[in-house]
Amino acid sequence: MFLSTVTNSLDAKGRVSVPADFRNVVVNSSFDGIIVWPSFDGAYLEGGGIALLEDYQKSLDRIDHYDEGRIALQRAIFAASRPLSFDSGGRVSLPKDLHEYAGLNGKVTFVGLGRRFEIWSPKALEEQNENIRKLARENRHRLKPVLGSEGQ
Amino acid sequence: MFLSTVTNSLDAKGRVSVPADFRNVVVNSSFDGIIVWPSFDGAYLEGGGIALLEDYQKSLDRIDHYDEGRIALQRAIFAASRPLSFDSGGRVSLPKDLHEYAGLNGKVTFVGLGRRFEIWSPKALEEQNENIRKLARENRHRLKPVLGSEGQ
DNA sequence: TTGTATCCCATAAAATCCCATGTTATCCCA
DNA sequence: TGGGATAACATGGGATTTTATGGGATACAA
Repeated sequence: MFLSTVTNSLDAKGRVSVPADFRNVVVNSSFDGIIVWPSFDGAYLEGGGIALLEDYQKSLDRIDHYDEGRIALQRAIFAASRPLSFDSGGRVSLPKDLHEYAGLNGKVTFVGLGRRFEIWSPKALEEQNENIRKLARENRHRLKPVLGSEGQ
Repeated sequence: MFLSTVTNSLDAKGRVSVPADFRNVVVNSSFDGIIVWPSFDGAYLEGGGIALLEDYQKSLDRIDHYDEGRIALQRAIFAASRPLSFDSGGRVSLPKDLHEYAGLNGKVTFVGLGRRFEIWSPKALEEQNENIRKLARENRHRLKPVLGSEGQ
């Protein structure tokens, strides 16, 4: 399971150490590395082990072969994803277009989300987190009925 | 698994380098090359390793021998497909009629889609992709069973 | 022959390997 | 529990290999 949030540095060659805990999640799988693709939800990357993509494959196999939506998903996920293998020190090289997509620059934050993870520019993540807290604050009244029924 | 999207050039002799990652997918199979056929869905080519065609064969074996659909599929895929073997540098020569079918011209884009891949003229692909992200977003709920099991 | 396909070698750029090093985390024993 | 020993980790940089690609030479067929 991918857990915790870690920031590592991106060197001049475009290499970044994948957090050791993350590497241990994908160890023993058929591919010694991670798969990364641009999120279709914002300026950050998503990633996981090869097993995650195989799950997606299985899920897509249930949809009709020439279904328009299936094709779009295949293109958006498989075509956009890059297999990045570890070097002997546990680093991967992030292709330049992915840097740019996520606005990475010197530092890279890995965010563990269980079965997959995200890769953010630390700055962008901070802004994102501010919004999440704000949204959570604005919406906290919606928890009231439940909190109330608990008594105390 | 065929992943990512790569553009290589098509030289005067009609040769194009198959991306190294794609070559690694089909390595160790009985045929040292790829199989390519014109898509019956548009002006692009489809391809895969010999294993893919064997899978199709198995799938067709489940349909009645003289079923009209079976015969059509056999004709469209098996009869139209070309085995293209790698040269010592990992290139294949694309037959001229396939160039023409896909409108290829100087540059060739390989699109990994998991079990198989597609070959596009970069220009045509770009036009195609304009809608893809939007469609993918609209259809992503169809991956939900898998996405859901990932935990957020 | 003439055009076509295949094989072979050359090369520049890019990706990868490998070793070194400082730092941090973990272990272990008093 | 403290603190030194040991191992794991992140990171830098040079050396080496892989890739993509061009072009000549050779084999083959029409």
